[in-house]
Amino acid sequence: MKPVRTRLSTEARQTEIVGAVLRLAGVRSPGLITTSDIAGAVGLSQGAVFRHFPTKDAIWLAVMDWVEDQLLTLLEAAAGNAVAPLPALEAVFMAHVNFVVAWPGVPRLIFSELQRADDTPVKARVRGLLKRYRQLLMGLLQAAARDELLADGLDQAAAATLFIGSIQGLVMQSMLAGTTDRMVLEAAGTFKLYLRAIGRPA
Amino acid sequence: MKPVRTRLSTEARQTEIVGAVLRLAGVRSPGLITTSDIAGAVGLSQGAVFRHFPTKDAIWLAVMDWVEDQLLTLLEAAAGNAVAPLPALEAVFMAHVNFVVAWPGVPRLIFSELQRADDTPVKARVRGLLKRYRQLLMGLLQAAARDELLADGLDQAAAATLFIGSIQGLVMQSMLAGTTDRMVLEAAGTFKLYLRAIGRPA
DNA sequence: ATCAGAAGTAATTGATTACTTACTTGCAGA
DNA sequence: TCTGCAAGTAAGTAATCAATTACTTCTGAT
Repeated sequence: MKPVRTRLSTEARQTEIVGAVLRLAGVRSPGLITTSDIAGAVGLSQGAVFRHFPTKDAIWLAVMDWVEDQLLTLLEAAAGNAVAPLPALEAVFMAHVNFVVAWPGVPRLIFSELQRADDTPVKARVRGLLKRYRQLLMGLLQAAARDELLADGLDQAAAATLFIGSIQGLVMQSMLAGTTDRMVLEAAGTFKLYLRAIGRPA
Repeated sequence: MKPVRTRLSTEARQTEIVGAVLRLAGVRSPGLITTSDIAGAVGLSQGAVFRHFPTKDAIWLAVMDWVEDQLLTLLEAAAGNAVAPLPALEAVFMAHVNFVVAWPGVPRLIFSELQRADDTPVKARVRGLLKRYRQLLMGLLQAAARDELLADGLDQAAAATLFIGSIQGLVMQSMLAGTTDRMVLEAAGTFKLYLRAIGRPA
């Protein structure tokens, strides 16, 4: 029998803690997650959490770093692998939805942080993430416009907002249903609608 | 000079308190609003709040009652005054956006409550509100389908989700901008996109 | 004008939370 | 094999919060 390693390096624990927060955020309000919850989820005492992060905020910052890195890498890869702007948008949409299904806590963390009145470093990180996301979308929309794939006079900013809103709507539906089971299925239908909203009429 | 009335009836205070919560939710995370905040906003001591509501949860319940009553009355009126299904959808959309501009705390309260893991009475109230909202939308969509105003084979459930998501997207944008100033303007553009998504191609 | 009851306060309570401290122990490198 | 240090614990601390309590005061109906 392999001996159960009781101690891990700070680096390994940080990764565990970030994962635990993501998992916890999937099933409860991010604002209600305590350091005790986190400690329990990784099998440590509450105080031990602070051996690996100086403050709770630092944990959230690390989580957002992970999200920005993972999500945007994924989305940019999805966009890059596509052969044309509209399939790229679809690939980004589905990649995002799949990411949300895998990590349902992520949109809740983002929304939760955006709601804050004060401008914390964490909130700034979230804003940066959404800015990069929007730029990715705007780039694809402009490419589509160059290829004359979009409706004449399309409001591209509104199109980007609607893109994100579409996913947000699916998130709300999954929160109402209490499960993300139908999300991928519904996402396909939603994206079809989105395409008709922005695409050149046939 | 009119004497400043120092005491008010419980009924009047309840109304004040509900209003204060709505205002506070417009500028900070609903989950972080304390009974002290509320007391300060209406000019009472913290303990006095509990002369008018038995618990904090009872306050949130009263707030959601107000929201359900105001919002749905408004939306149903907007729908009822319209001459046809698609103008009715537009009227509902704009009425909702105007309501959000007037009460930016409302979507945040709703989302905040939906995130809860446990099924509190407050959360149940929110679910009921959204269910009624969805039924209103589905009714209008079905009427539009009867009049052959919608795209063939339109996924009406997805169309309802997209409707709510569109507004949610606008809310996110306003949270990023820190103001609802441009919301009504952007809403018009967003609804144009939505109409193209669901409407019969010309 | 009176006064009972409702509306208010200030102080307190017990629970919870992020974070600290004093101490213990597993383990990698010599 | 030994040992310094990082990783861990358990118990605490100060702050914050919802709710309670003992007491005071305004006010409307008689």
